Amino acid sequence: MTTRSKPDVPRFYLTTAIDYANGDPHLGHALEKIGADVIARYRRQCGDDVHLLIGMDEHGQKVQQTAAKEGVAPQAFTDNIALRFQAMWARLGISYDQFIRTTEPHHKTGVQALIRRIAERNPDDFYERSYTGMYCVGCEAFKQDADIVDGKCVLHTTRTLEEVEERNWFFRLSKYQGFLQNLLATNPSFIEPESRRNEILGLLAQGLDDISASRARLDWAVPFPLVLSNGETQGTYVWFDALPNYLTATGFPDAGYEQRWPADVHIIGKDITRFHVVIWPAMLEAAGLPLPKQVWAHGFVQLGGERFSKSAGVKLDLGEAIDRFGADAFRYVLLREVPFDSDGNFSWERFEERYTSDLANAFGNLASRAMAMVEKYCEGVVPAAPRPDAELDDDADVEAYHGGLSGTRGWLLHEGLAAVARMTARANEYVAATTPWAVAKDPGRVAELHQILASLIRRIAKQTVMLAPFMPHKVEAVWAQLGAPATASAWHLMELASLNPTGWRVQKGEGVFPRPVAPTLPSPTAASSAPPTS
RNA sequence: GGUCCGGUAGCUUAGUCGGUUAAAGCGCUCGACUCAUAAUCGAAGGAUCGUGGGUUCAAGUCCCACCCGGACCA
Repeated sequence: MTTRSKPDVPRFYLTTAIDYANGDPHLGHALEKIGADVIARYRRQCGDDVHLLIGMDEHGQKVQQTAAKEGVAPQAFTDNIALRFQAMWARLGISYDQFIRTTEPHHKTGVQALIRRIAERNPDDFYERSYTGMYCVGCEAFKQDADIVDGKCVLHTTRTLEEVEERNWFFRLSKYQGFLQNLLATNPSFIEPESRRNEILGLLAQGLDDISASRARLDWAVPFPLVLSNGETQGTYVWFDALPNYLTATGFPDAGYEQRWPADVHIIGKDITRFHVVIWPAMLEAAGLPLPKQVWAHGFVQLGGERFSKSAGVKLDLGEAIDRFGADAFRYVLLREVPFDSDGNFSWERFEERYTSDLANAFGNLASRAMAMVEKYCEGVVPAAPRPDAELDDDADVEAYHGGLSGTRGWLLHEGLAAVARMTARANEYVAATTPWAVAKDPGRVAELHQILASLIRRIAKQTVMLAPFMPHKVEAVWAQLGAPATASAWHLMELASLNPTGWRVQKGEGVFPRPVAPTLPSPTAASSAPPTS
């Protein structure tokens, strides 16, 4: 629909996992979306034509059952969930370009087109097979004996297992084992980080089983386009419905989808690596379609050291987290604390510590003190002055920043933030080393003073631009106070070296990152620090 | 049950092909400074590197077993 043609601009199509429409967005969802958004904003700020896809997985028995329990039609149910997710992404400042829902008519026809295309090109790839087993509705899967205790699935002890015999369409996944092994051998960066690749290599070495592609009794689903020999039409099984969203979002099978497909990177959680690195490439190969260039599996967030789970256990209210210091600060702390290539931890205590030390004390205060001195000693106008050699020390960190965000060595967003933090610390050290307030007392050292202050403002401006993908709103407040032209996010990230603050009229206003006020933690810290009673 | 990943100072982590006193940030303690958001700068303290064996002149770094956490598969 919006097939913008910018032939000379690199396109960058990144996707996130579609979220299952069975509950509200939580911390785990947020980490992935925020990370993907940072990458998208970074690429835009590097001049790319970015397309960020986010969406919902809305089919399946669980959705149908939950909707029934609440007495609403499944579509109405998922409509509501989708709105709640979209509202949350808006609050978090997720700059998605497209929001796909698997219940959209175009997605459904796209899935069917893909399946037909596979069947046409490789008639042997879909075949009928009957199967008998214990079916767990919670898992939406047949369970083996080892997972059954007292006749119930160990993961869903409140649900009753159903003995089911059914005839399904199967996909000949086993046929693609060699293809996939070759893919990972010749293109190791197809799945990163490396630990996840090793996992898949081990899995491939064990051999692949064919997988079910359709299911009986699956009413809330895309109708599987092939009819069984007994005349039955079944519902498309979850992964054959969900995975193609990345493709149908580009318009497939309609003309023009090739302008966006293949995706540059699928951002997913480590739990669904297998589906994206085994099943999805096999499906695409079977259909004779190009594969995505990369799959990136991020880790999980633990909450206060405990496992975070949507279905059982620990929860953190996203709205509360956002309200604490604002969406931007939450984005910053989350990505600074949680390595984007492995698991990380999050707690209210760390949140506050990180916010205070990095944003309020280091960066916020740096901006504050620098602007105060420009106002005090230079009537608020940044003086012209040559760049001191000391600033060259930042170059290595700028490089490290790009290394973390460009994807060339993986998507190490936390390393990008660490690099900026080092630059901030270096600027504060520079202030201490040059003591501009002392220099200002000596009329003979005006040139020196000007150089120090201009250098400080330039460093802050540089850091502000670099932080723009992470904190898109806060950063503009700083930018405005600096008196810099246009917006921070408009500044090309490859042209940081050309930042020249000469003549900017700074206006130190309210601190953009105020220190937290006294009784801070929403969790009962007071209670836990009190002496134990009884 | 199987495969894989992780277990390093109070907290979060870095430690390349095994090799001099195991590194950093935060927190804590002390000192300095006053431009600044009771911020900043400097210094000090703090780790028998999950446990137990083994290989080696030498192991956080390799091998085996076990314990704990996690993901996936059965």
